Amino acid sequence: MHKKKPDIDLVFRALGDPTRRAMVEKLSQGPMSVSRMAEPFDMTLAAVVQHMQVLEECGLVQTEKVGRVRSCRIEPAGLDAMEQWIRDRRSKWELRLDRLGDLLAEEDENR
Amino acid sequence: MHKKKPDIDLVFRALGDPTRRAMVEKLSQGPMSVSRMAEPFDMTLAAVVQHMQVLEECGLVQTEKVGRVRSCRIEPAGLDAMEQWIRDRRSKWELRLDRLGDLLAEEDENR
DNA sequence: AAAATACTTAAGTTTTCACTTGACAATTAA
DNA sequence: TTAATTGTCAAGTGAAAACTTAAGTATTTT
Repeated sequence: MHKKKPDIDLVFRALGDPTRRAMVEKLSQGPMSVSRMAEPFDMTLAAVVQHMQVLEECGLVQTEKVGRVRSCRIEPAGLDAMEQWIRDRRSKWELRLDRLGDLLAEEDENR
Repeated sequence: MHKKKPDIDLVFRALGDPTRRAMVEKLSQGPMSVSRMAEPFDMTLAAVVQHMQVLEECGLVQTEKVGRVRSCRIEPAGLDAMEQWIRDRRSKWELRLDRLGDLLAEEDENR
């Protein structure tokens, strides 16, 4: 049960798929088994398992098998990394606007 | 020049591709032309244009053609929607942990 | 006017991805 | 012990996505 360090590239790719996003939504209700996860989806269990593997490999989900049932739960660190990426972009962008604002202000003074 | 309301589904899908994510990173430095955008990438201009179209259709980027050059700039509203999604998941997840904490605390009292 | 620039468009190719099928293994229930 | 449940694995299918090629348009430069 080694926690995977979330890989931002894989996280973005994983959440690019609407089914996997829905799975994360479902899992944020609480941990559940693979077959319970599969219930609302119109696809085979095998397909759901494959999606779960993608989610696990990118570090968004952790699973543990007890007896014949595999329990899945959300691992929030992955989402953290993603949010951080967004914030970084935004702050860079805002910083640039600030500098632009300063320039305009200077121009204003020089009128 | 109608602003596209960012579609969360399209935004996630668009940023699932590492090239497009790199493009958004580049654009957060400031607006630039299509061919300038293309510089760091090892692909044809046509491919870059196609990526830009995806970014524009999902509302992450806006473009405007002046003369023969098309200028691209980031549209932060798209990222906002994405960040909101993440926050919603997380708050749901945290709320559940809180309730779980309460339950454990109650059990503690009853010992 | 001619050449270079900065795209644009359409069509084709290649690769990736989601999903299924079917056979199998392990665990639990009857 | 037999049957049902819960998942696992490997291989294959089909469609979407990324990317290229090639020819064309509009604009700017020389």
